[in-house]
Amino acid sequence: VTLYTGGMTWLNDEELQTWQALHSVLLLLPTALDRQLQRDSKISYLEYYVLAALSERPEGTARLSYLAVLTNAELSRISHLIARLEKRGLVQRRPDPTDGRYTNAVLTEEGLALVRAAAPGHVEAVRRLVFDDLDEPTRRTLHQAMNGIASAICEHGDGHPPARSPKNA
Amino acid sequence: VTLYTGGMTWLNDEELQTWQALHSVLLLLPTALDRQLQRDSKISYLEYYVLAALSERPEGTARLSYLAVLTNAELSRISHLIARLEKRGLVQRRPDPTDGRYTNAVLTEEGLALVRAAAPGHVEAVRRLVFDDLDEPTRRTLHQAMNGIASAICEHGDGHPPARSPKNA
DNA sequence: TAAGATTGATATATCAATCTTC
DNA sequence: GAAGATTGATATATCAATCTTA
Repeated sequence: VTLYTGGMTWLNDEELQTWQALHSVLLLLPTALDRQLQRDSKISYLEYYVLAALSERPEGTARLSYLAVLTNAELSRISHLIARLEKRGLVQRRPDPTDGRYTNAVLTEEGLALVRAAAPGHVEAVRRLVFDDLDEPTRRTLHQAMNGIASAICEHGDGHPPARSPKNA
Repeated sequence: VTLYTGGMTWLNDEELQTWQALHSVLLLLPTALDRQLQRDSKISYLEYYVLAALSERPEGTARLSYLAVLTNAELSRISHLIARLEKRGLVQRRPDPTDGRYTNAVLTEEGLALVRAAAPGHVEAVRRLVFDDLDEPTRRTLHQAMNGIASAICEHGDGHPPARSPKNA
């Protein structure tokens, strides 16, 4: 496994190895978490986070746009996702009485029961896959590093655009 | 943003914050890299890695199963992916003359040209998003941490199954 | 039979356009 | 008009079943 730049190397050896390790985790970890949740609770990683986020909100309620920001997902993705969850009876859609432009997702009894049932297994997976083998100082540095990368992406990354309407194209 | 365990907390505060940061990167970084490549070279992150891996092999050739292991993807995913690349003239499929069970993917001239053109932009994105803001010791620790997580997943994670054929279900 | 690969159906994500309410 | 949301078309991923060759 080398750098994949077609021969040219703009990362030095140490950077390259670090990047390969990070790259592996990027591909492996979401898949592993998805599988655990899908197998044990029939929901995806992202669905779990949406349901769990709702479970911690007053009335089990949040706007779709809030959920989109929270999960770093596009609004359209959340809208489709909520539609699926609604079809399964786990959430309800309700226009915000205050301002009709917003749509609230509201957790149902079934939805709450599902998150509660799913949480222990998920947290255990996170602990097992991420934390169990990391010592204190490594964790602290990991935290820093991740924050650094996250903010680099926010600053000059090609994140999804802030939901524009083009109107003329 | 809290732990999303429906009230119960099995991660302490420090772990929780670390997990949130990692979680963000898991969602943001692949998307950012995908976008850069898609915008500048019309290929996905995974497609890039497959083409680039081929570009570094003798004859630009590798077995599909090798590519699957290399990219941590399921074989079926690679097969579909190679089919798409083949349709675009970037690779060719060729049964292994040595052992007909294997299929080789062979990089074409066009494929090689595309990787070469795409590489600088991709490497620059990796540098900008991952490395520019990390100092030496942080990188070293990041490397360790990622290796730890990757091996934890390999050992007791729910990775994709090693390609069984059920035959009776 | 087993390993590698392919295929087709289904699920989910992405993109662009549109719709609604303020 | 602008922000939030929805929709439908397309792209890609996942899953289970099948096919091929050794």
